[in-house]
Amino acid sequence: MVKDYVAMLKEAGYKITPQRLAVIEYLKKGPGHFTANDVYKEIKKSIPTITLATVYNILKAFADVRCINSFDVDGTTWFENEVELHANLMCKVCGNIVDVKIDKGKLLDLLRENSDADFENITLFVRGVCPECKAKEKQESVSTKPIVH
Amino acid sequence: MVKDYVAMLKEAGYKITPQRLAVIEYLKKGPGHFTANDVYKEIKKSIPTITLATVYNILKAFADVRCINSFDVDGTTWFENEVELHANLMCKVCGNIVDVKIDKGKLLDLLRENSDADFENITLFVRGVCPECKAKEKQESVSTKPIVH
DNA sequence: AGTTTAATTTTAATTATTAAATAGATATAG
DNA sequence: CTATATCTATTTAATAATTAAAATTAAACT
Repeated sequence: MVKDYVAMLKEAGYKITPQRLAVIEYLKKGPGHFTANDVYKEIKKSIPTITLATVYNILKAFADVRCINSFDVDGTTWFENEVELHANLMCKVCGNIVDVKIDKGKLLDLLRENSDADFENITLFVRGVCPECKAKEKQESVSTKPIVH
Repeated sequence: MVKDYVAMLKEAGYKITPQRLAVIEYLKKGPGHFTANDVYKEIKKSIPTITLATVYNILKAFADVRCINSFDVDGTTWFENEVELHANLMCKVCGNIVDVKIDKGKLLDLLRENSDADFENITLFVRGVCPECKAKEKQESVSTKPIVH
């Protein structure tokens, strides 16, 4: 499933400007999670006159169209290509954010067990240790500890 | 279960200052969800010399001790008395944040279905319509619509 | 009690973000 | 076609949230 950013934006009445195209190119590279500043630093290479505020505006527009998703951690807004419900795990070892799939229906059932509110947009954020770092830690403890027979 | 804020802070080596006591008094009133600024505005009444930065410091200390919990929405940090896992629902009608209980074990199971990461701290944030506003909306539509026999 | 040390609070600065102003593009009337 | 008006996008400039450094206060030891 390849997203057609241009079509989605046009559909919603947004114009395709060089700045927006540059952001689209950035998105097409498939970065998992990124901040406005990440995008800004990269795009400045091709459009040196662009400002951070423009990047914010563009990312907000993209999020409104649901091309991308956003969530807040420790005072900064993160954006992501994945717009379907999932958990974002921030690894306290490597600092990266990785996606964790979750069954949307089952999660909604869990919420509905205790409340009859309308649940429209769910953000699930987790701090912990990603599978890669967990594996490495295990590896370390094995090679460091003396083997007792 | 009444939390003993003083004991928890002392336990962790924090001193009980007038400023911290004032925050504890604020917490004891049982506000569900609040920002640093909410606390600041209230505490200034009893301690006019206090600054917002002090409130931030104190709330951070409290969160470290797990007296309170914090989460970020739209660029501002929210704090809450409830530290056990639950969902926070921000109602798009009334703007309030309400707690929604959720089964921790089942939620962890859902996550573990798809990843063997370590899940240490889960933040579940939902946008939608709270039960109260949902009920009112229903009421409105009933009284507005002409009744057809 | 005086001095050192540590912790807390506040002043001042930084970072992230948004509002207002400017520039640009597109549509409409002459 | 050209000029004007309108609407959108971008940038400049300001604001809000937060944190780092400095100053103050309190505690511990001699």
